[in-house]
Amino acid sequence: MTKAPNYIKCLDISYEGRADCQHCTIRKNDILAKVDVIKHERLLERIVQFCYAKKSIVFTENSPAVSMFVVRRGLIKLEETLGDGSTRIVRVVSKAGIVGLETFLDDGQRYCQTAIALQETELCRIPYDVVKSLLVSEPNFVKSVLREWHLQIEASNKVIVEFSTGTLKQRLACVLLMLIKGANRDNLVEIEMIHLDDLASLTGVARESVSRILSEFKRKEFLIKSGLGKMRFNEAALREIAENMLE
Amino acid sequence: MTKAPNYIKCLDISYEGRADCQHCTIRKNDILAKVDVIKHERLLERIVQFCYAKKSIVFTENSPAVSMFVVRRGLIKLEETLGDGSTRIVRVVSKAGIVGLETFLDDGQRYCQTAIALQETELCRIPYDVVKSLLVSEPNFVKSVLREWHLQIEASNKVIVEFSTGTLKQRLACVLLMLIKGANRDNLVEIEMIHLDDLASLTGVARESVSRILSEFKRKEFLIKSGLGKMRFNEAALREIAENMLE
DNA sequence: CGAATCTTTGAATCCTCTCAAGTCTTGTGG
DNA sequence: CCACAAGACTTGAGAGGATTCAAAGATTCG
Repeated sequence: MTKAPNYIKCLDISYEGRADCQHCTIRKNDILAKVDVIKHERLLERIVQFCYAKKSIVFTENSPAVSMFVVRRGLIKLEETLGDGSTRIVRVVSKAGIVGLETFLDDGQRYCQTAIALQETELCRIPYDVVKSLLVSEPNFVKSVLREWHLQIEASNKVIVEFSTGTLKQRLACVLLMLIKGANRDNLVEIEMIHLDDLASLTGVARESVSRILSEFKRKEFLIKSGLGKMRFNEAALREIAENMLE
Repeated sequence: MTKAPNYIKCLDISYEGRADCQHCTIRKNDILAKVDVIKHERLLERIVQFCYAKKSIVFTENSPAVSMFVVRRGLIKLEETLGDGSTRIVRVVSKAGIVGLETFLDDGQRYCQTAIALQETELCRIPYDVVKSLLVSEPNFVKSVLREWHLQIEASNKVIVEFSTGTLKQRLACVLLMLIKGANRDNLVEIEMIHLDDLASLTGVARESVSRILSEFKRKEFLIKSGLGKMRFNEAALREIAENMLE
């Protein structure tokens, strides 16, 4: 397998202050959608917003699950460490999704994966006891929570069905399409690219193999570099590769 | 990909009568563990037990999620249909686990995968409205439900990390070890083997490739046939292959 | 027993891996 | 602002693994 990455200096997180749930633009789609934010204002004051630089660690496998995080912007990978020290991404969480759902389980629960930002990512941190309070006081919250668990399973299934099945070319096309979906629709074409090693860990192959396919995509102008780690995508072409296995 | 299987004549299910939750041997480990079965006797009367023959369909992708099922014995695969008509197993549920968790979501929810018995399997069917009643009347039940969702995610992660990463030899060793864990401990050595195509769909490779590796395992006596679709396993040898990648 | 299904095996091909070297980028300190 | 170092990406060549197609052997079930 590939060499294990070092988790040392990537803690470049900027504090962005208290979350403003009342005016939150994504709240209608997230786990707090059915919570009356005015009624619980005091409780929700404890939710804090952060901006994580690409590659920052949100939490580490086996550390105590003290908070869950709502993704406001960007992309978080959840990865597990394998016996040989390499890692495998088990799912990716995008806008309005949650990382750290283990927080809902018993006291003393630990995170089962390491969560790391794939792109620059904004998160709202919700502490354990806020989650617990809402769970007992808001019956509708339970429904949202169950739905969120369901979405997480779907995200894992996506890794199995789309990113781990078929030829590498197809799988990479699927991953790139996911990046498009996760991006802001207003500048659809320009997408913040993720690292080669992440593409490799997501599809379960060697980084060199990813590089080769990506080079081919660039040569065919399915991907066009547009400066500073960003790229323009030919969505139609990628979709064709993903689905048909043509070419 | 491989040819799509036909789902036609495999509905060999035998009715086994009302479930006896009060004397259930696995209940302490399942989702009903914290439910007072005497208090809810009338409600639980509606739980019925079935025995599904190998390859029987429990439910089909996209059909309405009207019941969930507790696995009492055996193994159930949950698979999704791909664009080309082939299927990919996204997780396997064993004793005390649940299939059909979608039943906990909104009314009108549909199953997201097709559930099929990998071995002869005993299930208890719990109808939608029993689940709903328990969810509101038993606060502890919510905890069990959340824990069950978590177990399902872990099962999906297992497919990614163990069955879709590394060489095929390693991956198959992991699958076989899972079969050992799922079996009754009292006759540890004799295990009901699952179909070649299921091994292929679980590891995401061609059936012929599975056959070749399995032949090698047999030649080396890691697997020894013991009649009627059953086999003896050399657990230590398989564990070594799974972990070290030696040999 | 015979038909259908499931499994095995061979041979050629294609894909992916590994090792290794080289190039390009990025960030840091002088 | 440049130079250098570290990190990230690319590319080649050979080896090894997995796929495909095809045919034959085994099993299972009626």
